[in-house]
Amino acid sequence: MALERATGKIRDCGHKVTPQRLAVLRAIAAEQHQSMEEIRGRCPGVGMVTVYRTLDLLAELGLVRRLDLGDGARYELAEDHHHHLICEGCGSVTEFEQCPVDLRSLPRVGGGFEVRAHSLEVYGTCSDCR
Amino acid sequence: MALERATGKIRDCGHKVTPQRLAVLRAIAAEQHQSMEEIRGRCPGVGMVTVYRTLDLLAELGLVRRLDLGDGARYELAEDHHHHLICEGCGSVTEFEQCPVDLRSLPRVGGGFEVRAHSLEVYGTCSDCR
DNA sequence: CATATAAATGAAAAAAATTTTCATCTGGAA
DNA sequence: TTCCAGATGAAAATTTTTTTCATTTATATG
Repeated sequence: MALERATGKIRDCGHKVTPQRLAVLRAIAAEQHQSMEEIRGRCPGVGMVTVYRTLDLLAELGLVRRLDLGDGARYELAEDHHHHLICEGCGSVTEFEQCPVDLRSLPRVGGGFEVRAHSLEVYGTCSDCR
Repeated sequence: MALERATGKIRDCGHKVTPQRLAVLRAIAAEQHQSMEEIRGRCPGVGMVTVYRTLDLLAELGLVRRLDLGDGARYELAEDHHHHLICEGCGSVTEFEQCPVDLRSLPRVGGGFEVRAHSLEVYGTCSDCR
């Protein structure tokens, strides 16, 4: 389970595993690219400041990634790869699984850059908006 | 030139081409993924509110894209494709040209989604941070 | 070329988002 | 258990973004 990996990482890096941090982790794991508001809604008992701080910590540990695709800040589990479909008409963001990225074809991209993950955003118009 | 295409689009959509908008467009064109602060620095004569409104307009017209890769909101020309290398150590963002994405391999991604552009973020560790 | 007018601008104020401060509390090592 | 560095929460401060409204201006039209 991803939760155990996360709590292990937190402890390994000298931080405490608190109920608040667990609550935020569970909230994040519940759904990808949630807004601050959605995450907060999933941990009613946790103060706003703590949510901010926890997300900062998780991002620093490489467990969570913060990104804004035009509709405000959103957070997602920092999985190896991640693919979004973004409609420029209605702003909806959906995910897809099949990976159309082949980084092997990049000969020494960036001169010694060590790749760990990637995120692809495909922009266009969804079927509803056409 | 991209400026002419942009001003044409602005006029075509019933908006006015003002000196302020031209200044913001030139600022944006000067460099990719700039922060609000940097853009404002490049158009000293333009009020902050106008910069915000202009960026909103340009985003709405599909000329500019707003995105946040973890270090605050940034803006970039909405080119067809765009590839970033993001170091999780120091947060540096650099660009690369060669496109490792092949969307043809996605059979009808998202059921009728019409693709217009894409943006790829590759996360990892830069040579300096290793 | 003049002018009418809808749209655009800027300054100030308001609202929203995020961070800091500081007193209190607690996970987990010893 | 006890201890204490690290974590939390409430309030305040700061930063970022949006709204309001009086004034100005690009541009379509006569």
